[in-house]
Amino acid sequence: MENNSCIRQQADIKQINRCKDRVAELNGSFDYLSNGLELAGNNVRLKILFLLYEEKQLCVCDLSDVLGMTISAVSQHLRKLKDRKLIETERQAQTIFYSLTNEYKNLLEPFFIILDENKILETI
Amino acid sequence: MENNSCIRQQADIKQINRCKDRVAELNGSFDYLSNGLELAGNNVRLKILFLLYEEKQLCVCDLSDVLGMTISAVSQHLRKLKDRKLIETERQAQTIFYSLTNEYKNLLEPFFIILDENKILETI
DNA sequence: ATTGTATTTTAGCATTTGCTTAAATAAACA
DNA sequence: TGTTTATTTAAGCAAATGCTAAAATACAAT
Repeated sequence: MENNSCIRQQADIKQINRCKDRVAELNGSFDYLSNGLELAGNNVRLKILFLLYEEKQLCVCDLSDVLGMTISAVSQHLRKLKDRKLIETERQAQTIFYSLTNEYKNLLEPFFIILDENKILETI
Repeated sequence: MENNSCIRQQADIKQINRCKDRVAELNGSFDYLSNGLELAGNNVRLKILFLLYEEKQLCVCDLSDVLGMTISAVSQHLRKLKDRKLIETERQAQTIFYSLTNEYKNLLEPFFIILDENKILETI
């Protein structure tokens, strides 16, 4: 981009530089966080993550049944969540059970708690 | 979808029904939450939201400068955030300042705090 | 070995996203 | 009034998303 931004006129240069430093400093955290939020931001996947939080573990077909979606469609969401380390698998005979990884369980817990208490629509 | 899901064999029907009830009960909250997370899940927008959290208010060109992006590109992100009520505007002379709405400031605060403390990469 | 059960993977497709470039508003000021 | 400053909007496009339908694995049980 050309640097003809309007900023040059009467911007708070100190503020701008403070922001730039902050963004540079926290860059890794932004990546990590948006990795998680991008996936949690999908309505279906948010439900999957929440259900795994509440039930500890579920298989594709459980989720397919609960969500009223094709097993294939759910499986593709699970794959995405697994690829990006939000969930992990454990095989029990023919069934593959999915569960939240500890990292993301902790990260998303504030939301799950709000959801659990169904407080969202009142607290705002 | 046809209901030929594998579920019928040895699934925990009680569990499935509990999950179904939960999803139905919390449906509005899921919508509200994924509306916010979908937007916060974009790397650029997460930075915008965080910067607004820290600096209280910023204009497009500030953000354009900080993020090293076109004013137009930033403006389009801001529009999206505003349309979905994550942020609001206040005009001061020629400059339009953006700030977080209270609702979403509260909702996203747990993340901002973690980011602020730059704890993400250690706490997991 | 063969069949059944549980699940993933692939290909295809319509829709959405995020950017660029260029044109259009909106208010301030000379 | 016209010009400058700050910002948005529109058109276009490549890439990503989320689904369906069909084919492919993987393991269990007979």
